[in-house]
Amino acid sequence: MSGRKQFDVGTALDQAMRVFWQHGYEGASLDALGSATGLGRGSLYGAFGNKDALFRQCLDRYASIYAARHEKALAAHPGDPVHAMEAFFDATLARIADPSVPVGCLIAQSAAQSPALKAENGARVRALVDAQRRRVRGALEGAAAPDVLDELALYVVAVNQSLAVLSRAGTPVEELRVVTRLACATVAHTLAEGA
Amino acid sequence: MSGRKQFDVGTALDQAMRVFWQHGYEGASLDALGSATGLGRGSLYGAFGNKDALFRQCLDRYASIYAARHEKALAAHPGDPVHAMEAFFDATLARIADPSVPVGCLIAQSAAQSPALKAENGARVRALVDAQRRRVRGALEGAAAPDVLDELALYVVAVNQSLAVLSRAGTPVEELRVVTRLACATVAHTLAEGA
DNA sequence: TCCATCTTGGATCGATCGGTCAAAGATGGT
DNA sequence: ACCATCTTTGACCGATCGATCCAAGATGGA
Repeated sequence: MSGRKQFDVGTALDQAMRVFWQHGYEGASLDALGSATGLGRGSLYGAFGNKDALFRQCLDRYASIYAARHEKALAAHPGDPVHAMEAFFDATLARIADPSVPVGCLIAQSAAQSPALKAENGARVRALVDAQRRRVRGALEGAAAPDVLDELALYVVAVNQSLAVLSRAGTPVEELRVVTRLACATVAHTLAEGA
Repeated sequence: MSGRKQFDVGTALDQAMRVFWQHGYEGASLDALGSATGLGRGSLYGAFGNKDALFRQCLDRYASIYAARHEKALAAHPGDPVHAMEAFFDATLARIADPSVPVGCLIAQSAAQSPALKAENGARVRALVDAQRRRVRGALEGAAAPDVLDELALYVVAVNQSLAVLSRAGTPVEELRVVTRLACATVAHTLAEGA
C-alpha cells in the first residue's frame, strides 16, 4: 500500500532475469518471478507489463550487462586478436563460475525455447546472437581477410555457446577452459596461415 | 477400443521424441504428445507410464538412433582421426538439415531444461553427454597422448553441441559447416603438434 | 460360445498457469 | 486538510497442466 514505488526496478529485473536464466521462459512461473523479486502480481504487471514484456526487458538487461563485459574484454587487447579472444572466453567462464548467478547462458536458454517465445522475442534472441558475432568480428578486424573474419567470429560465438550447454550438463569450469584454450589455438593458427 | 495394441510403440515413440525435441520437456504437453502420436491418454499411460517415463524412453531412443549414426561415422575412417571427426560433424549437420525432424538437439535441449527434469532424467542427460565424449575419444585413440585425447574429445563434443544452439537461433547449415571445418582444423593441428 | 483380460477414448480430477480486478493504503499538489 | 492519483495486496478468472478413472469395445483361450 503506497503512493510511490516500493522497490528498485533494476534489482527486481536482476532477480527476474535470474529466474528466466535458470528455468527458461516457460519454466519461469509468475509465482516464481513474484517471490524472487518480492513483488505481487499487481506490482509486476504495473512495472513491466505482461510476462513477455518482462522477459524482453530481462533479455535486454542480460545483453546489456554481459555484452558490456565482453566488449571490455575484447577491447582490452587492441591489435592482439588472440589475447582478445582469450579475454572474451574468460569473461564467459567467469560468468559461469559466478555462484551468484545460474549456470549456462540466458541467450542459449532462450534459443532452445525459441518455439515457445512470441515472434518478437524470438527475433530478439537471434539479434543478440548476431550482435555478439559482430562484436567478436570487430575485435578481429584487420587481422585477416574479411570472409575469414566472418568465419572466425561465427566460430568463436559457437564455442562460446557450447560452454553454456556443457555447463548445464554439469561440466566443471576447469574442463571448459580446455575447450576455450583449443578454440583460441584455432584462431591463432587461422590468423597465422592468413598472414 | 480393442483387446490388442492398435499402434506401433516404436513409431509412437518417434513422434513423441520429436515433440520433446522441438518444445522441450516442459513445453511438451500431454495433449501435444497425444495428438502427435495419435494416442489417447489411456494408451499413452498404458504403454509408457507417466510423462517422465515417456521422456526417458524418448531420450534413450534419440541416443540410440543418433549415437549409432555417430558411431558409424567415427568408425568409417579407422586410423584417420581428422576424417573421423569430419564424418562425425557431418552426421550432426545432416540431422540438423533433415526437414523431417526438428532443428537443434534433444540432448542440448534437455540440458538447458535440466532443472525441470526429475533427478533421474537429469543424470541420464549428463550420462549421454559423457557417452558421446567417450565415443569420440575412442575414435581418436592412439593418435596422441591420453590427456590430449581427453581434451580433444571434450572439445569436439562442445563444438557439436554449439551447432544445436546456433541452429536453434536460426543459423543456416551452410554457416554451421564453417564452424565444423575450423574445429576439424584444430584437431588436425593439435594431433600434428603432438606427433 | 462365453468370459477374463486388455486397450481405447473421453470424462474428470486437483493443481497451477498467465492475467485481471477491486479494495485499501500511501503520496504529494493544491 | 483535502483529494486525485498511484501502488500494493490478495482474491479471483478461465484455461491448461499432468494424472486418474471408468465404461465400452475388442480379443483369444477355454
